[in-house]
Amino acid sequence: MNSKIKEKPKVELILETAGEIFAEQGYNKATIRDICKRSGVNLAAINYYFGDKERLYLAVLKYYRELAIRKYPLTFGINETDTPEEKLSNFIHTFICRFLEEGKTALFGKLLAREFTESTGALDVLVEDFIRPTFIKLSSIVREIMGDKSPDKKVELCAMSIIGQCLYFRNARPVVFRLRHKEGYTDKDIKEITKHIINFSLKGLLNN
Amino acid sequence: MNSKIKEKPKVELILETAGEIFAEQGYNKATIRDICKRSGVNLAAINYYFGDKERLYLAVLKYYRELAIRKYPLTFGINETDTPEEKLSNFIHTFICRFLEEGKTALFGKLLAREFTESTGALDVLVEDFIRPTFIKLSSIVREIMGDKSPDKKVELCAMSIIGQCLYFRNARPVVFRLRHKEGYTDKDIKEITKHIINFSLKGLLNN
DNA sequence: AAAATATTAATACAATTGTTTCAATCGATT
DNA sequence: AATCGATTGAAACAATTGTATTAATATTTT
Repeated sequence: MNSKIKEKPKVELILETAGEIFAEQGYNKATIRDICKRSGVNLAAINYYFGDKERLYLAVLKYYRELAIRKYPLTFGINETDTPEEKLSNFIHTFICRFLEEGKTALFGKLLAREFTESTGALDVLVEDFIRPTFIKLSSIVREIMGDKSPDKKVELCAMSIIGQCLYFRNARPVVFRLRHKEGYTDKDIKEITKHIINFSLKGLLNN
Repeated sequence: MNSKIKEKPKVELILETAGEIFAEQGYNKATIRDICKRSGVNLAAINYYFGDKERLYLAVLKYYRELAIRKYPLTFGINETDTPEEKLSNFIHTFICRFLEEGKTALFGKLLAREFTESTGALDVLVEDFIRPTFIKLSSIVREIMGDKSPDKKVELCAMSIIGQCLYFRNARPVVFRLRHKEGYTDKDIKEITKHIINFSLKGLLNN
């Protein structure tokens, strides 16, 4: 009761728990009562610290976005000296880790993935702050590989093909797991998926 | 008031409207009151005809599944005399139409797509009745293209790459529209997307 | 036409949930 | 230690929503 060990600040505790629950359940299904119960705080704490559910949610996005960027910077582990193909590999690898891995760092990926299908009011900001920069980054890599003469539209479609593959394994998890009769992704699964998408996409980008 | 014209049976009316609303809002957000209001029936009609919300939802899935299959049979417009590449083209084309088009026939695609991310109890049946057969069909085409010696796992991953691309354009609509600064898909968009995915995937399937 | 059945309408009920209130308690400052 | 602001706790409120009830009305059958 008097230990000098600094406990985790309550705000942070709430943010972490709320993130888990929002990621599991989605914004609508997640209830404030659940969040409070799991973090062991009183119902009024939400109002006190965040005002309302929506602002809590926005704070959660901000919090986990910070975490995610810290672990996987927006550079996507890419060096300008890499070949275009290496850049694409690194991009895909980082993207998949960010979205598919279990654990706290992928939580932002989960939240983001939810916004893809059940968008809240937060989507506009997320697109401009996070998704568009990522997409532009990928597009520039794709353009390097395809050559300067490729029309913008083609580059855009190819970038979406790549993103689409990556997101499938996250968004369609319940289906994938049933199709495979196997719950969850192991590290080996993730490695295989990554390698496959890199391969498939590099071939897909070939000009003919 | 006494015309001999047979009005649309109330059950069907409810099913259609409910389908629209479930597709727009998802199972949880859709309210029985909304469905009743839009179809102009009394609140009690749901209980009377379907029992409860869940059974209404199941009936909706069944109803639109029937419609979808009638328009796009599970053969995916594929003739056994087609070349493997033609088969894949037809598959992708049909798949995209089924999921991306606007209008009543694509509504089952919308409902299905929702199950991918916010699964209800209906997913198990949907996977076995609809998704797995589709997936097996696609896998067999992929195998034809890749050759008999390709390991199952590789075929599976390639099939998922193809599905992933197609579903991206449906599931990530809110994001795609923002990235493009353009709401909705025109017929031309859909044609371009289809052509692109076919192209990209055929190259992706090449052995090297 | 009368009786039986099916359908509709209005309302009520109970559970859930976001939000608010206000007194009690804690912690720092004086 | 007293004071004052920050925080917490318990309860209440209001809105929403799925469901059930029951009487009124329409439809079919006899």
